[in-house]
Amino acid sequence: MHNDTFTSKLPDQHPEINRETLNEPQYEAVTTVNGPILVIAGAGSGKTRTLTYRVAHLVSCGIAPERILLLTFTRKAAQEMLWRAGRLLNDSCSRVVGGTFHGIANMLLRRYGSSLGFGSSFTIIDRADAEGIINLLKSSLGLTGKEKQFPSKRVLINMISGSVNKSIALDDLVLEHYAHLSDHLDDILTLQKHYADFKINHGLMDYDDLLVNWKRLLEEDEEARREIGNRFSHIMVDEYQDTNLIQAEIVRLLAGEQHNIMVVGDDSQSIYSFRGADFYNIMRFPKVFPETQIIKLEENYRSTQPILSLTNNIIRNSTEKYTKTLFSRIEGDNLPKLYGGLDERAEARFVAKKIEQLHKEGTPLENIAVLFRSGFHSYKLEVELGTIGFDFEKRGGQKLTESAHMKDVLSFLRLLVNSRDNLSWNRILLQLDKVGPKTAQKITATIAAADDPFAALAAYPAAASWQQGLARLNGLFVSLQQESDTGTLFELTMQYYEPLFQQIYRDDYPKRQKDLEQLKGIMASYDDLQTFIDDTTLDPPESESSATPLTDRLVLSTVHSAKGLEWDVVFVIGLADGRFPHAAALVGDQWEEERRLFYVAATRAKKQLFLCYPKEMMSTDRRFKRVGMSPFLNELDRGVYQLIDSDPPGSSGYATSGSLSSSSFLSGKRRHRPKLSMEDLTVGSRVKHPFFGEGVVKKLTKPRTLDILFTRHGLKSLHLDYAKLEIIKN
DNA sequence: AAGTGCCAAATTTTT
DNA sequence: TTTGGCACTT
Repeated sequence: MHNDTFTSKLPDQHPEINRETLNEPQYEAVTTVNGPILVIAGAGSGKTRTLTYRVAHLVSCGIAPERILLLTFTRKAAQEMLWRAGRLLNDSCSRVVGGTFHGIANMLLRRYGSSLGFGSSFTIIDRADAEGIINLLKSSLGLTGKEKQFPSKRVLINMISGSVNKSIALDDLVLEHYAHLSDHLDDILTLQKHYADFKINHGLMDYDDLLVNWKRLLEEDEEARREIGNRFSHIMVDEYQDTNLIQAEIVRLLAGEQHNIMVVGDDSQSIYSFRGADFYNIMRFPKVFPETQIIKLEENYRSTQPILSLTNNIIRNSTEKYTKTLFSRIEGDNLPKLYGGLDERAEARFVAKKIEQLHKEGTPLENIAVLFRSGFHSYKLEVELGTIGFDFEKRGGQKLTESAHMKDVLSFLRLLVNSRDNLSWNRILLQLDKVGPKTAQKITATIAAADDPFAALAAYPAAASWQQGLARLNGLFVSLQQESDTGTLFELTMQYYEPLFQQIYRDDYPKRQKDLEQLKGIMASYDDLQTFIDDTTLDPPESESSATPLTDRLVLSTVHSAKGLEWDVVFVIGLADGRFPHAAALVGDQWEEERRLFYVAATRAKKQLFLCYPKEMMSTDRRFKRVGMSPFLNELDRGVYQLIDSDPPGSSGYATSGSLSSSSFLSGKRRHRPKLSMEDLTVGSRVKHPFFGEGVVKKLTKPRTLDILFTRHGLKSLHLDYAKLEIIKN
């Protein structure tokens, strides 16, 4: 290749970037400047660091930093990477362009988008907005009703965005993946059509539109493509396994003819297929760019060998064949621990106590994380932590800007940058007393047809009962339109909104008020309203608790939100059947994705890993239900983890060894298992153990202790008080 | 047409 | 625990 111009050695003065700290393949990646590079690497192998090195190297070779485009999964990841690269090269990397696909799409569309027929005044809507529109359309099209089990708005928006991301027609998608809804196919298609029209008519763009239009821009606008191509000569993509088909196309188009492109990813960490991510993008990459150099990294720099043995064990059972066996040179004799609590509360208490203990022994709280499948799985733990008095930061779940009061305030501001945004109009009008859905819709329709929506609102013939409210609203807009300072805009809005706010949320407005205070702070740091609005949608600020300084705080997070991060000690909770894997995940692709999700969770741990599950859970109707442990735990080899029995012996009902298999307690009949005595058993009795399976009693050793030979697990010495034995035959 | 109160049902993950 | 639908009242 044309390497000659760029053979300069890496700068010696930078401690992080000499040959010793890089392993061989990474170094190769850094010094190969031309042509496509694909890095396939396992968890903890330093993929992201490799990208950083290359950025630093390119800059040191004289590539203008602003011509490097870095596409990462979260905006934070981009910031961090640029910061590190900048440190390597005395800050000359700060001009590198980095961000999420959606963020970059937004930037480019605002710059070049007019050629596609939409002006720069579009508003980005999030998932909740999309669901709101769907709901609105559902009722206006008369698609509700009991006799028709029409899919929920959440399922609908999943289907619509799924078909976009996978680039297949909606009817094919429904027939393939939502066959049980095929009766509603016509209605669903109608809805999709109306949804698309609604967005166009009201100047709204959802996450999918950003990508679709970016792709269109590159394909259809010759001039824009040339300009963008000139602007970015070197493209890099992190977490490539999480890209969808559209994103892969965008990457291909961006790479232009130079093919100066580098992507890194790990197929066993692909956990976003519900969003259209397709890890075959990685497999296809060498076909799209035939001169690709492939680099595989199998050494893990994060976790100890015992943790790696367990995580290797998890993906061993994966049906995909591209998985790797990672090895680590980091020593450690701490086996991952497995704990089964009686119920969720016991599980939460165990975790809280353990964290307290670790903290006393000197582990800072910020080096500990608790991970779970779904946002609400941590409720019980949050309560327990509260009683101990530990501060924590929760990630995942509902975002700050998704709460109703935040949307209310943002609606006013969104209208200032896009007065056609009828979703916001509707929201604001509904706040007025004596104005309900019907009236709001009428007003919105009138406004939408007018050239100047604000004037139309002022001229609208109001009924006497809400005339005053409307007048007040008009007054607000008159004063808002004369302002441009973001701080003042916020103040004015709050003056109007405050009384309504206290009325609408009279039960809990003090709590919500804190959020608004925080929004005020965030907003004041922006000069430009449009940027502020875009940012709050694309990268919502985290909720109130994370505003406090980041001192010694425990992290509670969904597994998805924990991606790419690491902690010394990691707890994975809620590893119960029906909870993790998620109950709706059927066998097949979805099942495999859940497994990879478990893999991602476990690989976050550097030194110590705890896997926990409740044996009993409350179901929706406040009844307790026995559950088994997650099938993914059942598959693990016995030797890769250690069972913990921290429950005091004698507290009946607490299993202290082994765990329940799903089948043995489903009947519920054995809830009050009579205690076995030695008289019940003799040498030769056949017994069944919930974990070890079937076995034969070989020897009665001490009082209440016996040796049993299990068919699958060999000879075990068990105590009658602890082991949950069932006599099959005496 | 708006507001209120009650009952039933649902409940993933995210840029 | 929260949300949505429905019937009933204002």
